Amino acid sequence: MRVSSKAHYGLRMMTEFAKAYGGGPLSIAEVARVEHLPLAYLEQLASQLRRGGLVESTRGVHGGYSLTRPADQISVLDVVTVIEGEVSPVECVSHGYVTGTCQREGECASRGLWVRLKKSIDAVLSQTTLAELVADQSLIDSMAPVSPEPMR
Amino acid sequence: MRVSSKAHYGLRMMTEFAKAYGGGPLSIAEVARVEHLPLAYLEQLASQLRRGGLVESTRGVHGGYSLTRPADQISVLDVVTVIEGEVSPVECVSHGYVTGTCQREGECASRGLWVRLKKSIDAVLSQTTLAELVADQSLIDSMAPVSPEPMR
DNA sequence: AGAATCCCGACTGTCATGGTCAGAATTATA
DNA sequence: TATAATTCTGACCATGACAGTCGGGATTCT
Repeated sequence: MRVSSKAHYGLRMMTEFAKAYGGGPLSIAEVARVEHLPLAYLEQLASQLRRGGLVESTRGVHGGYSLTRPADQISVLDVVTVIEGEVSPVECVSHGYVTGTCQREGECASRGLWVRLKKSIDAVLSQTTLAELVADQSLIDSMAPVSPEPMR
Repeated sequence: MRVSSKAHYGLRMMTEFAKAYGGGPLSIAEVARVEHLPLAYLEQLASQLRRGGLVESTRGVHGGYSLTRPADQISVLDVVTVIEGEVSPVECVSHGYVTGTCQREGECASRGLWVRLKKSIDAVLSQTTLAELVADQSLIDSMAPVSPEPMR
């Protein structure tokens, strides 16, 4: 029961895009710099996010990525779903599940549990938007003006 | 965000032990038979469950496993935790997390989200006990008397 | 003694994760 | 127009988890 660090990276990248929203596109080189994430890997993730319709790209010199809609209209669930696929604790409660695939379908008592679990996860992840994450972060920043860290 | 089929198997096995609770121990051979799961694999899982303190074993001819406490005192979370380890969406919200491991700790705005997610998952999984799963199942069974299936 | 059972460690194949790399295509700007 | 900055793509790779199998040992009932 864990979210991949892939999705985690994707989310961090998305919050950077969210911060830059309104201005020009933000390059992944910049994201890699401020988030200390491997650039080549971010490239892959950014492509996925674009194909998932969450960001759009601009190529060339002052290119980069920008959100396709305001940060308060993109939930964490959107991001996680694009990167990890549908969040679903077991196959039989996912959207594309074909009835009858599981032979125990009729006699299975735990399916109700998994449905509840999925709903619960979906609820938490869809309630939080990128805008809120960014707001929280600027709150943190303003409260704790830190001295420049040596970092590593 | 998915629960391994390992944990799923473990849960199925535990519901069988729950059904047999009060009588003698139940062998994994029997579990394998009624749940159609690979015996050799169940052996491993059963060992884990025993080491996790959820079941105790009896060796020899009429041996097997039985729950160490009544089924209404064992939650699904107990089972999943023993088999998969602590359920935690990201490392930084797990119990054994050492403060400072993550360099972004101070500036991280999403940690609150992960904490909420973990709590939410824990809540769902700890609210359901083996006793309830068994009750649901017998409900299903009584409602839908099925003809013996050829199965496979 | 023999059968049923748990116990344990070693082994294996497949797949997702978490990357790296090389190079092609596109675009701004000096 | 050349060049630098960027995205785009596909191939590659190492590691570890997952899902199992196997062989044999230890224990206990009958």
